[in-house]
Amino acid sequence: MPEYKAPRGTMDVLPSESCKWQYIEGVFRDICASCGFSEIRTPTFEHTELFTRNLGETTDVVSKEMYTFQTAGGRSLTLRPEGTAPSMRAFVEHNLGSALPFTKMYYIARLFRYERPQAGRYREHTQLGLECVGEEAPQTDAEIISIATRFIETLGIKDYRLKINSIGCRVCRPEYRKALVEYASQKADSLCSVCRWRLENNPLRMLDCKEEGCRQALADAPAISDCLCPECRAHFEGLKEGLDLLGIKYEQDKNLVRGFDYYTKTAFEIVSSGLGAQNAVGGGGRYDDLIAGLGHKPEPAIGFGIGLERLILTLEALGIELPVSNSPEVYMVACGSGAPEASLALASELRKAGVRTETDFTGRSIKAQMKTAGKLGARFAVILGESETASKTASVKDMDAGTQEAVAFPLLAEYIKNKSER
RNA sequence: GCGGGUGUAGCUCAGUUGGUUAGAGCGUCAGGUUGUGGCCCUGAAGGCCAAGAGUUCGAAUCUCUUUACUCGCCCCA
Repeated sequence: MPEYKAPRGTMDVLPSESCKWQYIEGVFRDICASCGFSEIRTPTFEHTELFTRNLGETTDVVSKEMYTFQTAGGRSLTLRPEGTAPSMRAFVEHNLGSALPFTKMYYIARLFRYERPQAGRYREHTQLGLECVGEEAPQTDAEIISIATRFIETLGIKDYRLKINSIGCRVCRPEYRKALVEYASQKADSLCSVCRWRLENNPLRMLDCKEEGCRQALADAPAISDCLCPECRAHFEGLKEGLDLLGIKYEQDKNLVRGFDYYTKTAFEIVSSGLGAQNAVGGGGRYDDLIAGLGHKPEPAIGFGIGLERLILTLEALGIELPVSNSPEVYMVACGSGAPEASLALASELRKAGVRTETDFTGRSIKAQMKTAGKLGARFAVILGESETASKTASVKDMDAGTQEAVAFPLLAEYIKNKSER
């Protein structure tokens, strides 16, 4: 047994796996760029108050899942548990809104939450997210959602569901909240203990309680979508119209509420099979009051986050192969005196010419080296034995065809380039 | 924070009602006559059976504790 293990809830991305991560991140970056989003990179930790004041004191994340620590100077810092508040902190701090009427940014960030690890749930995980500040039109919401769905479809996931809801704004939500509390209070006896606490502190969260008793008790509770103010109602209708226009299928889920208090109006989630209990691969929503809460002039904004680890689990569960490979084009087989030196020099030339080349200085037999070349899926094996080294002519074997040709050292790079382009 | 499951070679797992030198497949390494991968064959290396305590003549196997991992509740990505 290894003496040291990665801490609970963390994972190593091994060399054989990292190409998947890079590919997915690349697809995300390309799509973001095509939509006018630029990357923002914020610190791994922030002042604790950024999260406690803006995510909601009663949320699980703030109340019990944050990695908070004291600096030597006595300040309280917290490893970021989500990406939106830090991005908006940066937006406000650098007054990004002054340059253009809207600000579009994306991030690939590792987030930290002290939770019990489980399938698809880690203490450190990666989110691919983006934020759009400055636009309040429902078309923006539809566009943001379409970026998320286009992204996961590009990866090959067709089997997903998009759930949407509107959770109102500061005008209509208090009224809805009152109506919900009134309704639920009559059924308080059949609610679970957590929901009885929520009834007092965060009633909307009762809606997505999984307890059967609570579900039944609240099955006929007033739905927030029926209690929206005219503005929110129009916005929600505009969103659905926009999604229809884009041909994006969605289902309205009146019980969809999100885990942070800053959300307003649009809330959405993308769920997929193959993830067990953690079936949300991504989610997001509008947060029109967050920026004002950070001391800036009010700005409407919307964003989403997608869990990279969950995405990979989903791809695996669905049997989707990504177009990635670690295979070299050329495997240099070096055997005999003078061969390692020749291999070293030739590989350098090949690499400068843009050929992905692997060297083998193990000194094993040609047979053994060929075996490795085959296993790595090399397109060509360049064999440097005694005679090749002496005559300065490599034997180049096409691994698929099984054919072999003699190529003078100075012509090797060009030969490989010509061959591999076809 | 609360439940359930599982820890045997690098990986996936067998190990019969407790019985002597701990097994397979895959992988690794080396061979199957001159210097050539995939298929096949042979051989080798590699395990304090998670850790500790207990029961027993005897424990990988039974009991307890610890620990790690894992799945679910909760929450979220």
